[in-house]
Amino acid sequence: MSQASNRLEKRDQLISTAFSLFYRYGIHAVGINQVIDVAGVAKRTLYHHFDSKEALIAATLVYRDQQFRTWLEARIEQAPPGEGALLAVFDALDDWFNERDEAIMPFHGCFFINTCAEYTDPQNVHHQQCQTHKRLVREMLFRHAYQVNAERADELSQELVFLKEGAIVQAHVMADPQAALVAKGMAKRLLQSYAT
Amino acid sequence: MSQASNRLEKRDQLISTAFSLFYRYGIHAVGINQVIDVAGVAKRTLYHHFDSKEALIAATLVYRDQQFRTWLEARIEQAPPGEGALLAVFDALDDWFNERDEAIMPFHGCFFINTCAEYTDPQNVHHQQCQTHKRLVREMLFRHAYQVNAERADELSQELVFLKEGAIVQAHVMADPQAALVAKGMAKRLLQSYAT
DNA sequence: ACACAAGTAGACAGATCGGTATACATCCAC
DNA sequence: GTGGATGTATACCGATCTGTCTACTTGTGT
Repeated sequence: MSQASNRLEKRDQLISTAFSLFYRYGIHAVGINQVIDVAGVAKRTLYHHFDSKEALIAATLVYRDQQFRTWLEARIEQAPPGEGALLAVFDALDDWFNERDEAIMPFHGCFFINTCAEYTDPQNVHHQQCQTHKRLVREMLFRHAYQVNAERADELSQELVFLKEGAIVQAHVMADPQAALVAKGMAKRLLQSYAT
Repeated sequence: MSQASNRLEKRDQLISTAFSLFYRYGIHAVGINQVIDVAGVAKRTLYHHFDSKEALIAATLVYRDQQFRTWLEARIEQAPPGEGALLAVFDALDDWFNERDEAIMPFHGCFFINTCAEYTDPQNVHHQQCQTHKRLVREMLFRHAYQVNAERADELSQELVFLKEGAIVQAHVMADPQAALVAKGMAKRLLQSYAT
């Protein structure tokens, strides 16, 4: 094992461990000692890679943003372009909620919604990272909405975002395994009304 | 000041103070000492009324559930029955998000969604209190949806819940003041498709 | 060969956590 | 008028928090 790969490994171990714990138990509920114990890494090593817990939090948000969008993008591109792609979003959500896709397991709600719940002030640096993530996902939907209805792609992607967020909350809070399918039904009718 | 009224006052002061702090900063981020300092009450008094922080959390959830549903019910009943009542929900949300209604100010997202973000396990006792709240709100919508389309009131109220949750998340995470109006537009089209 | 970057274990600091204990004041009901 | 419920203030408990520190090991590049 080379030094360089070890360096990256430890850093990534810390981020992925921190993410898993933060995601499951919430950020404030998880201490630095718990992170290093689970990651199997010395405290000194954590503070070598990150200035503070805040920096580690920021890194987990970047990590999850990348992971989530990569996953969703891949799921969407397996579907036919346009309407098919947009409906594929809800099939992807369905697999996420019901933990049928290893790439995105487990499901404990949206990490970014959850983080905003702990940092409610929109000026907070972590809250703003969450806004950035949501903006990037919206842009992804926009690109596909543009194929369906170029003129009204902004509206359409916005409304699909509402259905997506509603589904995530319903799936998590109510532990409703059907949430994505209900949202998909709504999306189908929405897409009909946008069909050119 | 009588003993009885004092008794209730202190207990209620603690609950309403705890709610405000939990709502703004998150539950895990707020300590018992902060609650008693802001409430202006001795620690002994808190532990006289509540066995533990957990018990105080449970009480704030009951308090907010009551407050929120009373508020929403009142807002809905000012509108004409049926479709008007259901659309009034989104006008109410609009006032909530933009802090135009003193009875429900301030806005930091949905306390119950936020609480589920800190207690992600659906088996957790606080998470289940949140489910109960959401179920009761859904029942409120169901009663009015029943006036619009008795046969499909279940579906309709379910879909309106999705729009409501989507709007709350969008308003909070993205600090989007328009969220309720977007959802209202979607609800209007939804109601058209359910019109008998 | 040696300097340096990255790692280890673990003690420690100072603050804060939830919760308990002590000692005393107030007020109402019986 | 006394007992019990409710309140005050404050000290204290053991645990845990984030973050620092010492002392040592390991592997790489020059």
